[in-house]
Amino acid sequence: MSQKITSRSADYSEWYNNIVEQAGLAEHSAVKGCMVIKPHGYAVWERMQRILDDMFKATGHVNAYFPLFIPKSFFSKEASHVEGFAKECAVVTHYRLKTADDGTIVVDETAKLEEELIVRPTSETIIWNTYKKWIQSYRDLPLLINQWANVVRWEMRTRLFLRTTEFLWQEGHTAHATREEAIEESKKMLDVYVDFVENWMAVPVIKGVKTENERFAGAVETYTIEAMMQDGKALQAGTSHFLGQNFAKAFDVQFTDKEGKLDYVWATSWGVSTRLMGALVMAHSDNQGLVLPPKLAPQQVVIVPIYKEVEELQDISEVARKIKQSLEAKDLRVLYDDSDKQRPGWKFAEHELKGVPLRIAIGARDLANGTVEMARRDTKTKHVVPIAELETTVVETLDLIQTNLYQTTLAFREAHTFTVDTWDEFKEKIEYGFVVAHWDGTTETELKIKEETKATIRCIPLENPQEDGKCILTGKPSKQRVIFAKAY
RNA sequence: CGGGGUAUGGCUCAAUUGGCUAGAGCACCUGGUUUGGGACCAGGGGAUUGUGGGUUCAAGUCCCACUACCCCGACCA
Repeated sequence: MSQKITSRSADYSEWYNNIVEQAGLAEHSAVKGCMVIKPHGYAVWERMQRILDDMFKATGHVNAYFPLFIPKSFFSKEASHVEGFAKECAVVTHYRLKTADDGTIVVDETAKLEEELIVRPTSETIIWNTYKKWIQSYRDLPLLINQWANVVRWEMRTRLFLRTTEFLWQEGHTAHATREEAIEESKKMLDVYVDFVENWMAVPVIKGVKTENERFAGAVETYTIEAMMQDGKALQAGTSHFLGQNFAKAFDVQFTDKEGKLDYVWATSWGVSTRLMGALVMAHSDNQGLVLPPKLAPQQVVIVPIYKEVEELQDISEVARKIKQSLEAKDLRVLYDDSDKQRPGWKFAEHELKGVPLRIAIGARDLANGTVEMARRDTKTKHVVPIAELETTVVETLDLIQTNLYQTTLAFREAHTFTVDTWDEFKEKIEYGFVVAHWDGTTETELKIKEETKATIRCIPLENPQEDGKCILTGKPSKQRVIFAKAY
């Protein structure tokens, strides 16, 4: 992994695509830029959804659903918002087809919409248009709502999970009586994302704020979590925005406070998407395929019987089913793969490709000894384990795998993060990972660095140590270091 | 929208200077032997070589146009 990002990026893409495809996560669809999420991929996404949803509920949020279509006039009410998204919007202009004289199906030009509908690239506008009706008084606040939805962004170039024309996500949209409370909310939800990505996905992230240039269109402040992929590139894993009163003003959402004074409400929005699936693949996979963290794996343990004759399978199955039961009693997700359509070696390889954290093989040899063979996906080590100790061993090993994945990913990031003080060193190290350097705080410098190196400021870390220094490019005074990287 | 590449059974690829009936592996079906790392043997089915045109006695192969996909850029909370 010491090769430069630039030289290995094509290979890395190929490697990534292979894993996504061979693990049965997703594939390109007939619709350009869109993907089909296959059953195994969707099973992982469903688990992510469930866990995140529980976290949102635990922090006081409720789910709701808003329309897929947004009238163009709503969309254009917030100036910087429309500017940020205008270039990537799918637009519905007609509502009917007809059969032409030559038998082909064509758009019925007489069925033109009076006002075009935008397929949502994000839902701030339609939601704030609705919130206007819901909020009158401080008693209606805070309003803490999340929606699970699909959105469409017509990007020029797409990659499975990381950037597709249509993608699945959740978007939280909250309204608050005070600025402080809204800022607190956006930081709180960022911490929820940190918790999820680090403790469930086993991917370490850096918390920070975006520079003005990288900020969400319409936000006052964008908080982000940034993760490092195995090619040294950064991936924005989640964002949480403090929207100030921008949308409240654009949609005229005012409330009466305790003193009877009228004021605009304060807003946040936050989201994570199926892009997290891409992060998961790129953070942990190896040349044998996907590696899933035990806490997210739809199947944490797979049991494979090894047998010659049917009678032998019956004996093995009896033991295997008992093991499955006892593990399931510990709330583990276990698959007993007793299909007779494939041989054991084939099953081993298949479950490895799919990322199942633990494999248990049981054959005649084990029946005689009262043991099983347990194989770890992350380290690819095998151990013979007495059945009597299996339950505890499995629980402990799954924990170990979860921790090991996080530690390995963290160690990789640390080994590919460089603190630099000269421009020459910057240009050299940026090809290998994250660079921590001083910056003069101007968008101009940021853009110049991007132009010369393709690297952007991923974030200004929260609780960043303050120190005097000189901007890596201009030499102007700087008070803190920021994180630069090439990004997905 | 630029630069590069690819297009041949379901998948991955082969086919000599243009030459005979377009081959192989994987997958699929049948039978048998197997089963502790993607089994083996025998047999079988499956292709208007991306589309359209041209050159030629003869085109998967050469020429032109078009289309689709992949990679690299441009673009991208």
